[in-house]
Amino acid sequence: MRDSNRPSLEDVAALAGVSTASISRCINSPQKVAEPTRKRIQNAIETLGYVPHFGGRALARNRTNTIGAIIPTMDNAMFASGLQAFQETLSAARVTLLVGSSNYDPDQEFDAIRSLLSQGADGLLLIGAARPQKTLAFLTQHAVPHVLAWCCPKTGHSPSVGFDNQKSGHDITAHVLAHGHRKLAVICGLREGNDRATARVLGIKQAIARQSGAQLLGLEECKYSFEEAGAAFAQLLSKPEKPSAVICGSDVLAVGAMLQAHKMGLRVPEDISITGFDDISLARVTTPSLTTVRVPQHAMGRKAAEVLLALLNQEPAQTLQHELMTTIVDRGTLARV
Amino acid sequence: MRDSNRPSLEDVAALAGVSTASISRCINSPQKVAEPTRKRIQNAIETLGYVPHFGGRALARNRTNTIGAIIPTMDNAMFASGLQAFQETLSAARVTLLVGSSNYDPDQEFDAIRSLLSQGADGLLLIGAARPQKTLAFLTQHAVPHVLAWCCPKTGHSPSVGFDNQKSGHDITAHVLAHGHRKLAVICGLREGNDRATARVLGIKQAIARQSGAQLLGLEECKYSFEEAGAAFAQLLSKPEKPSAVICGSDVLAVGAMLQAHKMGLRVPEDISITGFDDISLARVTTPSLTTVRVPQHAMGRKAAEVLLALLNQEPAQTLQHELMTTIVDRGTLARV
DNA sequence: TTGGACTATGCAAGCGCTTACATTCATCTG
DNA sequence: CAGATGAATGTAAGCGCTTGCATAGTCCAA
Repeated sequence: MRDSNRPSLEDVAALAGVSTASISRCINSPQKVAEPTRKRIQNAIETLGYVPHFGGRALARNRTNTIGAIIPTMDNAMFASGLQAFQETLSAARVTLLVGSSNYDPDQEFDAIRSLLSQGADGLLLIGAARPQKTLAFLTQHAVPHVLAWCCPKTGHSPSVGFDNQKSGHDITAHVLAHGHRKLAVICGLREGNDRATARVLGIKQAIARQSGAQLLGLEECKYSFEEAGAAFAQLLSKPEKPSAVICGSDVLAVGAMLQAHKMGLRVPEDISITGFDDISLARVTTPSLTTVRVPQHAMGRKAAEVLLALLNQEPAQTLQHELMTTIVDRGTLARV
Repeated sequence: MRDSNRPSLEDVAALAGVSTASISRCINSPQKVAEPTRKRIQNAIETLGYVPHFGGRALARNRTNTIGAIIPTMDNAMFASGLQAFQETLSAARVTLLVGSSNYDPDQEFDAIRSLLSQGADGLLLIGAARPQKTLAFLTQHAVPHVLAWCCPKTGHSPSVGFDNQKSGHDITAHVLAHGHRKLAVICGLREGNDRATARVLGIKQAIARQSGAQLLGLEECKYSFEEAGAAFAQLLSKPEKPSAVICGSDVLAVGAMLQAHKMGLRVPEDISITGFDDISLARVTTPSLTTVRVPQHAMGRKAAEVLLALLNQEPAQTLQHELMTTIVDRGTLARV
């Protein structure tokens, strides 16, 4: 927004009959300015409609009060409400949110990181822990304050706010096994570069390995869309030996599978059980509604913002890794066999 | 406080053995720099991991290459995919997205506008056309480049990219009427300050008025949540005279209504028909899936970004109002009577 | 009265970048 | 071959703001 007649500090100073320094002080630390002067300055600001120039301020202060978030996508609801909570918390602290998306692509993420930083982001919210060496080196080299969300890395020293994907994957699988299922199949997102998906599958496999008699009949990777998940489901059921339960790495996948099951004339859960992950609003809406893993998105978004703000204010951090708990939400897509 | 190890233009210049001006040129208009020099500079940039300082650039250029979007909420998926498309398009043009949310509250929207502008946003994306005089005056006074989305105002001279909410409301209602329904009820979002919701209801009422024998038995306003919509639905059906179809101003509302219908033992659409609006992913997932109005969110987001970018580049605009078409998606929640 | 302590304000040096203008040098033209 | 031309690069003046330090004014204790 460029007005060639946009008033500057100097204009205000002239009007109020003081120096620019006083104006600046009046804006940033009013108690340093005597009452009558302050009044005069405020008047001048008012009449000129003065608004500090962002660039000037950012340059002088070397800080923008802006935080960037890079999420895989806003297209599905997987991150939306976490992001909303994140934004609300920042906003309350007078910090603005910059958004970038990566499309689950490490290169795009790297670009987004550079881009947001070059846009002056003071800090960053990143999803997950796994990223190429190049990206990690960049973050280290530039000493970028950041927090990781949706994960809970045991290693590395980035602050994080999230949950244990592997444990949650294990839990839901154990839950399925406890319902008597022994022939399982899995649909998960593309695991390359996606540590959450990878960890969830790891947990699933682990739980299966621990249960004698249980077997993993098949595993399909696909993008987070109903269509691809449906195709993956069909693929899993095309084999001679059919699973009795399909564990999905995300609600979107699970719903895609359910839709496909319906098309194929299979009843859920009578003919086949399906479980999800995330507990986004979709999960409550299907018939039957989806048995899934509840991820505390809202709390995670808020906490991530708090941690990041504390980091920027150099507040001593007691904890580096904030682990939130997931819970299993038992609804209607898991049968007892 | 200075970030002492952040490389500046000067550092790069020293390493590459050229002046800062050349570096700047190399970054901003590479064709002005000879091939070998360019190579050398790029090397230097690479090895130092140089990233231009946002404040310095913004100050010198008086432009931030940042655009703000203020949307009611990201919590439900209503705006998510439009926002995603908006962001992608901006990103391709090397412009970054700032996000604010209004919670459907004009005062919060006003704050967000001020906040994003003071954060240096070059332009703004706003949802809907209705806003308080105060806000409009502010936009005018500061000559803020902006585009309105999700609406298609016949009056006013803000550029817009959207669709005719009233017409779409009319269309879906006419569609319901054409299925033989005569006793209708409506669930819509809180209309105060929400011109989209208001216009949709207007269209609905208009269509009903045009059909002899048709009557509107009730109208409930509520927030966009399953719970409130469910309560609204229950309320509508508690009256002695029951509607045969409930037209909802949003898929979220429609799904809330369906959930409630299910609880009440009503079959959709045999006992009662329900229609939605927006066609977010929820709509394909319910059983039966939702008959609704498809809003071209993705196209709208992309187009809005294009229009805004053109505006900022002072490109002459041929059209001010970009109207996109909605279509009715016939699925399973509308019965013939 | 006087010096010290304190407060309110001004002065001016940057912060890192862009860009108009100046300079250099190779290449061409008549 | 002198002079004109133009491409490549350098020089340096800001852009608007913050802030360390200097200065002026006020008050009080000795």
